[in-house]
Amino acid sequence: MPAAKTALDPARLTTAVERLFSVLRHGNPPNDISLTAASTLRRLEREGPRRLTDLAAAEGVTQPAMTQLAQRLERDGLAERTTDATDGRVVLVRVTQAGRDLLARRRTVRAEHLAALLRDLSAEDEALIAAALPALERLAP
Amino acid sequence: MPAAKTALDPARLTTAVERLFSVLRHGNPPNDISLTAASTLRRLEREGPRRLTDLAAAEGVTQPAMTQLAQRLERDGLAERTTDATDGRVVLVRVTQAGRDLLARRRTVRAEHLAALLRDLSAEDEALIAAALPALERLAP
DNA sequence: ACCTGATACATAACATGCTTTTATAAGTGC
DNA sequence: GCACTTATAAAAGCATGTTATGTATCAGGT
Repeated sequence: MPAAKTALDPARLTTAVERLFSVLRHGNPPNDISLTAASTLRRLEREGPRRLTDLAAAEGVTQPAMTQLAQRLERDGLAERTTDATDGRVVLVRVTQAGRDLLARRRTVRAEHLAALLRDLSAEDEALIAAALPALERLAP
Repeated sequence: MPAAKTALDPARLTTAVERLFSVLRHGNPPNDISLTAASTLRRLEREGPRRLTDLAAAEGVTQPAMTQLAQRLERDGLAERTTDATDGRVVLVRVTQAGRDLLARRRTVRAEHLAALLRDLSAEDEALIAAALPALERLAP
């Protein structure tokens, strides 16, 4: 009997995620982009060009909000909007190299911040977290 | 071979936490309080009454912003401002019972939302996350 | 070819929350 | 009294979201 399966307490995990998020967020570069902006850029990097409405639905914001976000991203050079050859109505949003660079910089800064936190953590704890990481990624795909 | 110890990729963990947080956040009730407001309330609940400048520094916002936030929290009955007996300049902010109740409601909602996500996760993944939970809590104390 | 309705996006008007900046007032400690 | 600290206040601006409405394009039937 390989141990009573440890039940995962959702409330506890929720609190832990909230706390972690707060801590990690403060390790962000100054003048950082918004949550939605970052999430959208990451999605564009991961999945390639997407339509506005797709993005809005995926990010859980309204279509006008995504239109405005795309305009800001374009203004800041982080994304481009192009038209779809097969449908004149749609706007395809694509991350630019500057956008990729920004994401890379963010990752570097946060990695350093987290690395500092990890120095106070035991190797066992770090290994446990590393082992759970793929599962966490599957939890919020 | 018990596996080369998997190094924990800080960028991946940060991204996973951000995504999880986003998912949990979208399960929030409408008219939810701001990120900073929630984080501040949680801090007050966890650490007891704090002064304004402390809170501003801890939350990474400016002092005028924290003054405004405290006023909103007070207006909404979620926190109180009291004076410090030993220093007449100081304002101590304290969470009220209504504030605690709000936090509790938020946690309930999020926990339910998370529980729904967990139903789509394999038992193995859930066990991995459960095993890592104490480590995560130590990471963001 | 032409209407019709659906679809994709933009725009307008508004609310919140945060930032800076600047000024003010009040308490503390020497 | 003076310098410093703590907090408040108010103005101007930006970011981010909402709802409601407009506009352009497409797809299909006649």
